[in-house]
Amino acid sequence: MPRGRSRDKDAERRVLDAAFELVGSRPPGDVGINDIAAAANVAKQTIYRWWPSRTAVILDALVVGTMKATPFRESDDIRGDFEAHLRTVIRLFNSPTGQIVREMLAEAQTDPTIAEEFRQRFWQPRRDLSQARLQRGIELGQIRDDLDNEIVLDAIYGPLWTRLTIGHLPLTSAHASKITAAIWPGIATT
Amino acid sequence: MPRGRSRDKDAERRVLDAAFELVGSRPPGDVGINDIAAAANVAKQTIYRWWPSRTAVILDALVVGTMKATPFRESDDIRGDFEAHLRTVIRLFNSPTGQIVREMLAEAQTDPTIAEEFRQRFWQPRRDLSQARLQRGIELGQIRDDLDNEIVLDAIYGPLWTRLTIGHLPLTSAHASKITAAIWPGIATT
DNA sequence: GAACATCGAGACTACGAGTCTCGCAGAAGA
DNA sequence: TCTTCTGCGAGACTCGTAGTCTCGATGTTC
Repeated sequence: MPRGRSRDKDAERRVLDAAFELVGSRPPGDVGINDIAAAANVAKQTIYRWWPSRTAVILDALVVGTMKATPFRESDDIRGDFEAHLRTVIRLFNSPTGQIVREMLAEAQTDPTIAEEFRQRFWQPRRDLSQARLQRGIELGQIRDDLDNEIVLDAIYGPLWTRLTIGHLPLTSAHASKITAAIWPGIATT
Repeated sequence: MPRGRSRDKDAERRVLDAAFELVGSRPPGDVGINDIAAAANVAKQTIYRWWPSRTAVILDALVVGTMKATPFRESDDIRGDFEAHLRTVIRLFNSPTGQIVREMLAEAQTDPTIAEEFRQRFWQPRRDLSQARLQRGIELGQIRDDLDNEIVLDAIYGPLWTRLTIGHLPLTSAHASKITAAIWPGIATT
């Protein structure tokens, strides 16, 4: 048993909730650590006792807040599974969460540590799911086995990430089927 | 004719050169406006007389410094043209310029004004070239005309932008052919 | 040569991330 | 119960950087 007063788990939750809610709803780059502390009814020092930086708090809020947000349907129709998954990702990107992802991505460009943590905790788990589904498609004989899987995944999800970060064109749920329509003939077995 | 002393064009050039060189070579997010001013032998005020913000300077340096960096080959082999273009973009992303693009992208996530200017001055001109080449491919009967062109371009270049911003995997010139190999069967006429 | 805009130099302001200090609140051990 | 230890809220504080202001000097037009 540790000695003194124990960590206030409720305060931790309030911090993550506040971070998620504020960053997701306010204009980009407009949420300071003071805002989070105030909204969570917590002292700034309490935040810095448990998180190394402002960015770490937001990343934590992102990961915890979207744990089960993009589940993968698992049927024998791999193309349908991917199309459904694309739709959930598109919904995620258009929700407040998309705003938080953008903010994290911005930080990641100038902070290698955050970049690595973002990849490990947010990107990779989802990537692994997609990878597994793709592999299943190969086993089922629905997808070519002579392609670079990583490139295939980049091609499928790249349009989503690009539109999120560049913002050159809107991202609607109609894109899910458009993307598979453009990609699938190239990666499906003939 | 304007009245007083005229603008020092050489100082302007020195500022853009210094910005390009510093941001491209130093660790991300490590270049302040003071560094640029010092390296260019220019007073800070001189910079702010002509540019509205630090970010605007860097964007200017990026646009001016890469004006002709990604030319498009124009042959009757559209797939070959795209593959060649992908290689030039990959080389650009792996050069110091890639570092500058990342820095601008980071700023764009939290500053809509910069985002818009980045799109208009850096993204769109290149996009237009790609779009035109794609259109030419359709006219030549080499590319399907029933797809959403914007999605096709996102699928082709998305992998590059995604690897640049996420950094989950390295980006080598070998990817150019891998990408076209994965995409082309889906978008080429049969 | 008068009027005017730019220049370099450097002091100054504004603001936000992260630190430090303090007095109080709970939890464990004697 | 009393001591000790650690977490807590509150708020002052440091520090770095973007952007502003001032000034004396320089070059350009009328």
